[in-house]
Amino acid sequence: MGRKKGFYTIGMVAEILNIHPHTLREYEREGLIRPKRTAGNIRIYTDEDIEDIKFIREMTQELGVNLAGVDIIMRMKRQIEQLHSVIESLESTLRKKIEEENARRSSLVKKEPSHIVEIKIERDD
DNA sequence: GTTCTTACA
DNA sequence: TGTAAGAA
Repeated sequence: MGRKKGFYTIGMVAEILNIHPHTLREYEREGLIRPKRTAGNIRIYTDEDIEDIKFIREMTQELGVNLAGVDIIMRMKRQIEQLHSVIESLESTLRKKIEEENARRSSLVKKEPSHIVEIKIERDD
């Protein structure tokens, strides 16, 4: 089997995590993981996939969550990560805007106060 | 020999 | 989840 670093067949993953290949296929069937496939339709798992599988095991074994629940939790987890990056983006742009505004204000030239004067207008009607 | 799909306890 | 059959 042509082995490369960071990529594993279902048998390798099963041995590493001490679980049955069938269980891994079941996780995929439930939509929790999406391992790549070779041209020969063989599943290829990445380190990221393995981390996800570890998370799935924690949720199911230690917390008693079923696969459907884990699916929802993982979706939420990823969504939170997305929102977090959006917040960071907004924070940086806002910070930049504030700095720009402060720079603009401090560069303004101070001006003498103007006076209000009374004027008379003559009209011939 | 390994993996895939499907099926069943 | 574990096991197994049959095909690839």
